Amino acid sequence: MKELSKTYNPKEVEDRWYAEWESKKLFHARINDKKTPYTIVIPPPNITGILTMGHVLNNTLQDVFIRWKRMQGYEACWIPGTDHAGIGTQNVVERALAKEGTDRHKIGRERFVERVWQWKELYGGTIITQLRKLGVSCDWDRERFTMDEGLSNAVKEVFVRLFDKGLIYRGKYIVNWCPFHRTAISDDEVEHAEVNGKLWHIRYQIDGTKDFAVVATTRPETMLGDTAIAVHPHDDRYKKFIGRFAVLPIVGRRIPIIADDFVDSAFGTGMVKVTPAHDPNDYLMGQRHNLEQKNIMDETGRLNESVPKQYEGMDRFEARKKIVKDLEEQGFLVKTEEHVHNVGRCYRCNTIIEPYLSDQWFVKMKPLGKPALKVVREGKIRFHPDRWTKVYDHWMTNIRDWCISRQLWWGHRIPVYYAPDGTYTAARDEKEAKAKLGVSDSTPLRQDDDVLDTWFSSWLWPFSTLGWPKDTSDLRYFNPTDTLVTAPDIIFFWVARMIMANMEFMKGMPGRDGKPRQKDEDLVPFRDVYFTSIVRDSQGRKMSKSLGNSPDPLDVISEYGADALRFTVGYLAPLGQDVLFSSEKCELGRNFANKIWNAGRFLFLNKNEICGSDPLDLSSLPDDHLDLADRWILSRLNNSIRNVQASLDDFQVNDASRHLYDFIWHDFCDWYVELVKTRFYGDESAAVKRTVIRRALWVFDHALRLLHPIMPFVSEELWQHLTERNEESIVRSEFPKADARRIDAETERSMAFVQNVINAIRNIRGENNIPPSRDIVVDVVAAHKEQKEILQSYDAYIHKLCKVTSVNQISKSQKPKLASSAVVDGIELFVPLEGLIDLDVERKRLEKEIQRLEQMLEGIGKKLGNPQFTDRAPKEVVEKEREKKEAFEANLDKLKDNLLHLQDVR
RNA sequence: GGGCUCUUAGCUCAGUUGGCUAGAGCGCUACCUUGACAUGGUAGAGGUCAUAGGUUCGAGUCCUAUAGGGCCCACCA
Repeated sequence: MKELSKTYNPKEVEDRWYAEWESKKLFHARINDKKTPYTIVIPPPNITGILTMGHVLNNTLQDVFIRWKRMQGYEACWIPGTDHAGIGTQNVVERALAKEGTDRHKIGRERFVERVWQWKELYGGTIITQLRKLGVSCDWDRERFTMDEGLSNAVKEVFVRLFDKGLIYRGKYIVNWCPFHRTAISDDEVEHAEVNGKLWHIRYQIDGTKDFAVVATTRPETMLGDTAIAVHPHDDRYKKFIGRFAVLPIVGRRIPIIADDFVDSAFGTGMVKVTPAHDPNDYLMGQRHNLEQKNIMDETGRLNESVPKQYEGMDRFEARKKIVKDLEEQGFLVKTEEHVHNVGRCYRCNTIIEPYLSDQWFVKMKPLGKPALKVVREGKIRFHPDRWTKVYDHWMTNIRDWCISRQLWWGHRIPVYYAPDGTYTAARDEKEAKAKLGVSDSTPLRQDDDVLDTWFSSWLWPFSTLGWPKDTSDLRYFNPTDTLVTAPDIIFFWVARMIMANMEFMKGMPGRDGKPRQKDEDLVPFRDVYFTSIVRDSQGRKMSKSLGNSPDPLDVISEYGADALRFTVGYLAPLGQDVLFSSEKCELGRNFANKIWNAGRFLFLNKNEICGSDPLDLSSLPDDHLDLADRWILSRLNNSIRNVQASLDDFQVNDASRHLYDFIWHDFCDWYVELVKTRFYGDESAAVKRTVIRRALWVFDHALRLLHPIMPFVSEELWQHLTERNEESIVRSEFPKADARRIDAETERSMAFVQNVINAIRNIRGENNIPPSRDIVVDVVAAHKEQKEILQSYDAYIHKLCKVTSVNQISKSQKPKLASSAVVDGIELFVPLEGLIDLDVERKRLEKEIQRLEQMLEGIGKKLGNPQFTDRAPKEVVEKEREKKEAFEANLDKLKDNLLHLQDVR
């Protein structure tokens, strides 16, 4: 039999068990009609990604849920996979090309896409390997990628169906344009932040008069594209200008002055320059007034050939500077104000977004949003914490169309085909397109150049990963999935859209019963959504690469162990609150793992001592020779099982962790293990010792299984050592069920009494600085018979836990003279300390306790003296106060008595 | 501008439907290498629960306002 090391060494354990679990396919889910499925789909990490603390939190939580449900007998299926991350991945490969001195335009689309695939094969799996280090129990046989064949088919299918339904349209609109990526991005991909900018006031001469119009703008360079000036129709100051023309400074172009309700007379000068091609509001105004849309930029954000020569080719911000300078020199700049305003940036590269007029594809969201809003409002999908439903509701009710086209090469190419005459349609392939367009087989078609937004494949994830559009048995069985665990920042990008997609595309697909799905509860993609905390650093800053404040989880695992990291993160992450993390905090988890390890080691050593290496039967609870400690730990165990279960049912992983910690450390290790020693090292018979160790192991076995979802490695390792079940794994063992009959308040009260006595004696030792090497005796004046009996039966506990040589029950008249004393639950304890006692210290101890009790009694007295309280408060509460009063008074009298007694001595 | 959220020991946080003698971990002080563990044990110090009102017999817990953090949404040039 192998020796167990003195401290837990995760490195010796983790990789070994993970390989074992994986090779035995313990995480693989199979359709099983006798079992209820429990399914989670992973939020697919980007293939460019590396493991972050956010992933750690997210995946730990998912693993806790899936392991817990698996142990509860569900067919637990966790579908892993990765996301192709259009912009991100294209960037990475473009950077690699740049190093080689080439770029994507030189090598061409086909070769570029090939390169990205090569890159993906080489590096794309990093995060998946890293996740395994965390111990996650994904069903790796089901791993998917958003661009693999099945999922690409699903994307095409969805596009064509939406197109045919009229829910996808193409048009020239102002979109958010990222000049760095040279693509449109969706509204949700723009991040707004306040910046200290300037507000430039520019004057435009009114044509044919000496009057001036003064407009205020934060983006003076766009004036080159102005095609009007607008005022509010009821603004008396400017009514006279409506219908006239202004002359654009520098350019000299004439533009009309129009009236529009949009203009806020109170802002700036009350006159607005209108640039329909470069501002969303101006665009709408332009539509209303039939204004020219004058595009002054190219796709990189440089001014194009439509502007005066001196600005052509300049970057937009360079141009801004020059224009301001020129305006100033030519006397057109009236004033410059400091101005705080919002600027939108690309969420991937932080480049300032340019509103840009271009041809894009959109999805009409209103019809899809309606049923998706309904199921959340009706509670068919529950959000945890619940407050996110409000956020969701608000976004859903104000939902805007989704710009899905991206001017990239890496991604799902838009399945739209154009005939030579310009007509177009969406189709699954070219052949279908020709049929739909009604052209001959030989007619050459051109496929749209753009690709789809990455989220256009992610929103299909809960069903595309299970084989949709095919009617597969997996799809019937595992969809709807159960719990989605995700960060709240993608509630709109992903969560909301998955709900829409599942509702739309699963309609009519056969369900578990083989019948077409119609009911909302069968059409939802999942039933519960757990929104995780955001992981921040110890100063509360969001973890980010640029700040360098994000510890590498692999380093943390290497230093503290995966279980330690998992436990710490689970313990620190309350549902819906941010979590401040730093790697030192993992000491909490590491120390806990070590504590468990050593508790196991203790049991292991004693088991070998008592019964050799023979296997012990732990299939049932050894129910004989139960003493108080046994009954107590069984009560505590079942209480803990109940609490852990309830916490997990409620998605409160931090509470579950706390219950485990308290039970294992404080109840089991601090008390039970110590109490059990009195029997292991006492003069019990071999048979009794055997029973006692079996029972201790039985309890520990339950604790390990309770712990397994959050700390899979250490629980498995110990479970294997202690339970001699080498053929099985804790992964598929049964999650403990609480046995209510073992929860016993009476036992817990008795034990609390013993604990109070022990604590009081320890306190005497501590306060009087009596070293453990010094033997003491305790004289007890017990208040009633029951207490006497408990003290008699369990005085071995007191001997062991306070290093007391004898506990003597005495009568009141036999109180020792020079003794330190305490009063606990009405009994008096005396520790004779002739020669050791410092009377001042002792007096202060007693006085402090007397004072404390007197304060309590004052409060209670006030309460009980108030007829409002005794009349109105519930009977139990009043009764409880009375009992407290009596107990405090009894203790107080004795304390005062003992204090006097002490003073007599001198 | 609208919405959400937080403020409890030096630090990080628990505190369930109002009944509390306000807890834990870290840190701190003292003692202890006692036959699982110093990644440990025992004892101790440390809090007018952000502030001001209100509801109530009773408020850390509910309501209102204020202050200060954080987040999200929104087209004010």
